[in-house]
Amino acid sequence: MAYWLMKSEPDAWSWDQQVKAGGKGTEWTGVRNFTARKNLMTMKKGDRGFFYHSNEGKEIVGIVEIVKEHHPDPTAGKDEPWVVVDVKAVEPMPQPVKLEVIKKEAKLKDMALIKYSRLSVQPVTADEWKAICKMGGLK
DNA sequence: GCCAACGTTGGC
DNA sequence: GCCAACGTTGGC
Repeated sequence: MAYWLMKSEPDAWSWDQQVKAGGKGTEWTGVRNFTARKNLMTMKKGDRGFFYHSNEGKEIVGIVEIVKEHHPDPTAGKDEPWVVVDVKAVEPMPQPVKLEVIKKEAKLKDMALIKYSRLSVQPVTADEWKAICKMGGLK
């Protein structure tokens, strides 16, 4: 299984909304960047991702699961190449993991979150995943 | 609210 | 195909 990190401004789409949307999941719309698109297209059903609040909060607040693989983004123009995946909330972080805390953690300094801070959909390694789950209070 | 980083666009 | 101009993201 692969791991990911997906960013959303809570003003636009927050973790609470994702939770309320329930187990069927929702389309992750609005990605307009080719690197992020490539990551969306690589995602498989059952992969997991961190849900990160950018701008407001700047912290990882929960875990989502990919419930449907990539298909065309309904919010994009007809001839545009943009895609979405469907994700559902799995569980919240008992303790949200702040960007500033991640930055301080030596073994996380190569995370895409830090190195490519503007990339909205990014891969996470298994080691990074484990470390952050632990920091967030998950086993 | 500012601005650095960086992706995209368009002229040549 | 290069690169300057421009727009956007996101941390501070």
